[in-house]
Amino acid sequence: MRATLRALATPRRREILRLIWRDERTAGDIHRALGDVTFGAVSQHLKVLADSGLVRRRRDGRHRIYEARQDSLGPFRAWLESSWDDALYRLKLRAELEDARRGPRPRSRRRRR
Amino acid sequence: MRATLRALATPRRREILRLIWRDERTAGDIHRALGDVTFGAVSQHLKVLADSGLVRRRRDGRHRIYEARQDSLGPFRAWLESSWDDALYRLKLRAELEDARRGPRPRSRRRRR
DNA sequence: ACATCATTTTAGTTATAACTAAACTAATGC
DNA sequence: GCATTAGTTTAGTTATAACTAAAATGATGT
Repeated sequence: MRATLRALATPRRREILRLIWRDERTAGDIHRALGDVTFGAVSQHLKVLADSGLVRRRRDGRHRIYEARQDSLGPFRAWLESSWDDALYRLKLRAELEDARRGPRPRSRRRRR
Repeated sequence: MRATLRALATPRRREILRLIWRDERTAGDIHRALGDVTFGAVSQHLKVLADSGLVRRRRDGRHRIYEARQDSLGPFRAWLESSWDDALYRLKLRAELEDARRGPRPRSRRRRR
């Protein structure tokens, strides 16, 4: 697949992938499940995942439904699933996200436009 | 392993990994084989690879010898090797590196110190 | 057409990553 | 100790990535 590794390299996208691993969900569902990130950011991550072929998307009225393409993951599939089986997964994820979230946090000021 | 995906996510580090896949090499060898990047940058990549457990390093006089730890790659091993079997690999790599190299290219000016 | 809801896209900010040049460290040989 | 060679680390630059807020798109319902 296209840029599989890049797409998988961030904890946020792996979290999203996990959310839609078994059951498909709408973009809004995913956004609500994540909780600490804007809708826009989620949509951008979904685009990256879709472009890399890791998720499939379809329209349903005014919703977009996302679903993981488990088959497209090849050897990574086992790796991902095993990481999720880990009882400590949630904890690890929290920590990793906390780290990553030293990213753009407090907003400074708005711009004209 | 620690941050396997992050370490593997860049073409440069995958290229390095490939160079030391079958036979170990010194840092200098790797640097010369790459050709278009400074020694410092190579050393930094080697550090990332070592920290993530993907390569093993040992001292030999004033040399440092690096060797891929194929076993540490788990499911990624097959993926990497298959990507290298591809006859188009070198070409793909070039293109990907060209892309990545829209990164820090022309130097601007030096700093005091 | 207009309002509303769901989502995507855009513009801008901050942190991070890949890099260069130069300083530093370490082993070897004189 | 000093010079040389090999490699690492540091400081600074540029590009990229993850994010926010707001604008834009698109489907549905009136």
